[in-house]
Amino acid sequence: MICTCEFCEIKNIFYATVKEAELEEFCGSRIEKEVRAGELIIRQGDPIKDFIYLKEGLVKLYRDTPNGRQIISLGIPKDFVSLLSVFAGNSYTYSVTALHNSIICILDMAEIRQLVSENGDFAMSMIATLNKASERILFNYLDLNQKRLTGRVAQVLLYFSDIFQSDDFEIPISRVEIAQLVGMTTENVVRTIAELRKDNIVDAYGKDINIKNRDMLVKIMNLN
Amino acid sequence: MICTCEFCEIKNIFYATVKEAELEEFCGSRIEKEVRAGELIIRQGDPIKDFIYLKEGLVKLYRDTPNGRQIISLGIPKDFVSLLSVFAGNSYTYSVTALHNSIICILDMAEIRQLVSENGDFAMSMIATLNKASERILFNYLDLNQKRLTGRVAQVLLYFSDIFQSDDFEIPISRVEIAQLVGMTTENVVRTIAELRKDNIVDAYGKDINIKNRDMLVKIMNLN
DNA sequence: ATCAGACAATGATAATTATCAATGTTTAAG
DNA sequence: CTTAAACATTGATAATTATCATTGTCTGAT
Repeated sequence: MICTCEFCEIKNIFYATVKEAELEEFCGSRIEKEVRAGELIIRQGDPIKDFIYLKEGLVKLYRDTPNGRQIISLGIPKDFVSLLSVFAGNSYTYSVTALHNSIICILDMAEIRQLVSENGDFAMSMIATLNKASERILFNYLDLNQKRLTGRVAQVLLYFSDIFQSDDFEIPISRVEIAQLVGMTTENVVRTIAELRKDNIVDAYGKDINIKNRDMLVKIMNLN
Repeated sequence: MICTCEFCEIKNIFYATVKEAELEEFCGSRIEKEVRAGELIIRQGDPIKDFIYLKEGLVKLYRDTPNGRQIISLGIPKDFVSLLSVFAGNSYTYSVTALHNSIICILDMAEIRQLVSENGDFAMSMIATLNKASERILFNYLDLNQKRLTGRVAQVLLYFSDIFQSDDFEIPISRVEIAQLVGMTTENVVRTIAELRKDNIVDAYGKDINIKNRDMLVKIMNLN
C-alpha cells in the first residue's frame, strides 16, 4: 500500500467509497512533492492536468489582472488546491504559490474524472467538498466587502489566529499580501495595524502578532 | 413523456447520460411553477429539499446580513437557482426572489443526489456546471472590487445589455438593488448614472436605458 | 382616485481611503 | 559581509465615497 498518510482527505473519501483494489491502483500513480516557501505550484493560464491536494504547509491562491494582483484565498492542509475551475475549464484561472515549505499530493486529473464517473459516492463527496470550499471563499469576500479597513484587518488577524490556534503567532504573509487579500493599499494595512497596536488590542512587531484583546478585535471585525 | 421543454439544460444532461426509463420517472416527479415578479422562491435559512432550475424569467440571489443586503448574482433562464450550498449544507445560505414573472422547475433534491450517485456522467456534468457558475460569480466579484463606482455601474449596464442582447433595454432592478449588487450606496448609483447621461454615454430615463456610446462605456468599465 | 410607502434625485458635508513622497528596515543573492 | 531589491513605515494631501437632509416621483393597495 502506497497511500500511507493517516489523515488524507482524499483517501478518506476513497475508503468510504472505493474498493481496495481501486485504491491501490490510484495511490500508485500519485506523486508527493515537497515545495519550498515561495515556490510556484500552479501558474495562472496553465492547462489543468493535475488535481492537487495540500498535505502539509500553507499556500496562497491568487490571480493577476491588468489592475493588479488579488489573493483569492489561502490553502491549509487538507484543502484541495485545485478547486475553482478544475472541473469547469481547461486551464487554471489562478496561480498557487507556497507560503511555507509544503508538501503537495499530485493526482492525475483524468483519473479523478474517471473516479467521479465510475463511483457515485466519490462524486457526491467531491461535489460537496468543492461546493463548500467555493461557498466559503465567496461568502468570505462578501463579508469583507461590507467592512471598513479596520474590520478587514481584524478579520484577517482573527483568521490567522484561527489557523494557528493561538493568540500569538507569526503572520505568514507580508503587508503587501494582506493588502492583496483584503483589497486595500499596503500603506493602510500598515497604518491600521499600527492603530490596533496603539489601542493596545494587539502587539505587533513585524510579523509577530499577539492578540491582547480578542473581544475588542472581534467587535471591531463585526462593527467595521 | 412529461418533460417537454426543448432546451432544458437538466434534461439535456439526462439525455446524454440517462436511460430513457430513468428520465421518464424523473420527469414525472418534477413540478413546474409560475412565480410572479417580487415573489420569494427560496428563503435564506430554509432547509434544502428541492433543486430549483429557472426555465423562464429573471431572479435575484441575495443574502441578508446584520450589515445589510447583498445581491450575490442574478439568475437567467437555464441557470441552476440552487447552486451554492445545495450539495454542501442543510439549509440555504441565501434567498431567491423573482424579478420578472418566471417559471421554475422544482426537482426533488434527494432524487438529484441519487442520480449523482448512480450516474457518473450526470455527476460530471453537475460538477462542471456548479463549478463554472460559482467561479463566474466569484470572479465577477473580484473584478468589481478592483473598480471604482463609475466602472461598477458601467459593468452592470453592460451586463444587462448582454442579457437582453440590446443597447436599448429596461433595467430589471431598482437603483437600490443595483447598489446592493455592486456594493455602493443608492445615492451614488443615481449620481453615477446621471454622470453617464450628462457625458452622453447613455440615455437614462428611469429604468429605460439606451447605450449611446458603447466603446466609451467599455473603456470606463475597464479603466475604473 | 388617493394616499402611504418605497423609490429616485440632488446638494452639502463628513468620513474614509488612496496616492504621493520620503525614509528606514529587512532579506536574499553574490 | 555587502548591497540591491523588496518590504515596511509615516506624514501630508488629494480623491473617492458615504452620510445626512430634503424634495420630488412612482406604485400598489384600499
